[in-house]
Amino acid sequence: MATIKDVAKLAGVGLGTASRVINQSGYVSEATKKKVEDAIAELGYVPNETARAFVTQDNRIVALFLPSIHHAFFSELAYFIEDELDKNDYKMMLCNSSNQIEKELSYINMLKQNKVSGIIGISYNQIEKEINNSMPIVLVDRHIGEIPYVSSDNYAGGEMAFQVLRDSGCKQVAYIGTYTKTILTEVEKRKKGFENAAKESGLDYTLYLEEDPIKDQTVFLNQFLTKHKNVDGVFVENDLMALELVQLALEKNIKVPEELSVIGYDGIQRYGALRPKLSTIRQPVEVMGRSLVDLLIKRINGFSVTPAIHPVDYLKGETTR
Amino acid sequence: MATIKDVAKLAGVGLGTASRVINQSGYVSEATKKKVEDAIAELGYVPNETARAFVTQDNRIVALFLPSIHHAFFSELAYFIEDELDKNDYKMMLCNSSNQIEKELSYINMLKQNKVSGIIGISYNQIEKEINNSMPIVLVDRHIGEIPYVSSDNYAGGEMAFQVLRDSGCKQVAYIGTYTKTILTEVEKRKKGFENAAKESGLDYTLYLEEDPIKDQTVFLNQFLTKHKNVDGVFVENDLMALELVQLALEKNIKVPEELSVIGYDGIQRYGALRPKLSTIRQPVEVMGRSLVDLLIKRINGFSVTPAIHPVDYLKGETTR
DNA sequence: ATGAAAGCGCTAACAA
DNA sequence: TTGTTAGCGCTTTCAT
Repeated sequence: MATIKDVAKLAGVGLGTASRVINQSGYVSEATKKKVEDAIAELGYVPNETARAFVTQDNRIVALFLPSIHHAFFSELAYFIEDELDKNDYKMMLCNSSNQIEKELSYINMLKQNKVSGIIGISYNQIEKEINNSMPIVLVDRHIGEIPYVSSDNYAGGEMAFQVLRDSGCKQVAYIGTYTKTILTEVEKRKKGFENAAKESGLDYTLYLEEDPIKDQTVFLNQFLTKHKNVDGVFVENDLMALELVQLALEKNIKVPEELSVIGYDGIQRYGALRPKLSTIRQPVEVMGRSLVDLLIKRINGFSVTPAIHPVDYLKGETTR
Repeated sequence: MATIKDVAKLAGVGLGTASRVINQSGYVSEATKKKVEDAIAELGYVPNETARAFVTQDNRIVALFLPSIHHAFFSELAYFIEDELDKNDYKMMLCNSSNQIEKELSYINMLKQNKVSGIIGISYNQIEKEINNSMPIVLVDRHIGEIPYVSSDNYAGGEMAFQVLRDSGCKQVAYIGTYTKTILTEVEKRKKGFENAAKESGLDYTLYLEEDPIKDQTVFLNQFLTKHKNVDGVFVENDLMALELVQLALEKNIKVPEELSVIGYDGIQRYGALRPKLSTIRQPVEVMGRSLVDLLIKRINGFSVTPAIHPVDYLKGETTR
């Protein structure tokens, strides 16, 4: 493997000069530039990125940790994050934390080890003590200290879901979702927005919750259908759960949306081809992904940033009237 | 940030000694070991991984490039690859190539730049000229020169799909899929297996193909349903397409599986909750993911390896009789 | 068993 | 505009 030294020697110039033309920094005359470029071509020289990262203390790698890439919303988000990082000449390292705090911490540790320049994290663990405001970290749906975060407007989404159900004539609505005892995420606001809107309107509502992670989602949802036969409109925490609820309802010969309206949250594109098409509150995944990268890069470069909360919209499918 | 130099100084030992206890290499007396460990604890020393990677010429990062993580089968595969890499103390860099050859080549280039130790690639481009047998690369479903690859037993899968359709009484079967003019992938063997089995049995069969990438899958599938009303059993190249075919058939009031049996390929777990449940030829995704990592690590360490072809099985759902 | 020193390939500060 | 040089933090000989 040819090194920059070989290039300099062959071109008959100094090390620094060779470095300058390679990095297009500083002044170099056209003549010497040509000489160096020829030498590079002749040797097939490729800069050693590891050496470069070592000396500049910046490797242009960003870590993304999330519960599991094996989940439609996350993989969609990861797609856009990678795309935006690539545009900014960063590489993306991916870690399925499986919600294990050790794995998340090991990535946070990589920041100290200089192995990554920054982190985008989706975490439902108590990582408060391990991170601080000076680290280049951006979180999704999670508000910890001054760490910047990105989320969709969960509260407005909850309100919106309620409005849709009420406007379509539902008399008895419910929210189905999860909660955690240990941490507080922005996701809870979906429930709050829904609940407050319901209270305000005076309509009867039910909260059907189970602690995350749910052991058996099918059992959980079937139980809901059995216990709450009077409910005619449901807002479900996420699309995947909503989709299963719809299927289970249909199996029980409950007509959707005639007898039961269902709204999900996320707006996962991939499910668009499925029938019945789910009505949902759509998060602007692409915007969120790019926004995360934007904020993170600013943090890496030492700028301070503020959280970004992105508006959601209602995507009507076939599961609401 | 404390360096190994600080550690050595505080512990009152030489640089090399400090390095030895950190890496648990060479001989160190218990006494000095303790001194160094104390110093590390006191300083909160963390090794700079970039420096380490630089000097050892090995950064323990593996790149995975695939068309898009935003695709169920790939994200499932990526999940297991990451998991297995993590067990072997490697990190995974992820790249959505979007089938752009430039992006794939830029990753291959990272091998030369020392930015990654190896590559796992899913590529449908002509990258033959850019890679060679000495590079630590493993491919999925693609046989190029002596580059090792991993795939499911596509040929057997095709045969299996045919047998299922025939055994359930189908009289007129078809294969629906894509083809490429420029390259040859193992995926084509799904069609070959199916076709040969059909020929052998003497049953009438149709091949319904379009060049990849398909512009509008819905149009493509609807056209099939319109043109081939006599077909009563279909093997579709992948689950996603099969799933859409089922939905489109149902919309046209074609009864599945009574009037039309459908079998997909992949066996994506996440779709298991959807109804009707798709019958499919399942690839052992987890085994394949771990196998990819296993082969790659052997390559990185200079061992030669042979391709791994993994058996598939038939997963009966509700779309076949 | 341990310390000193060389060197990995590169960038950047400095001098010329 | 260019060449020289000093590190970056670490591992690894090589003496001792």
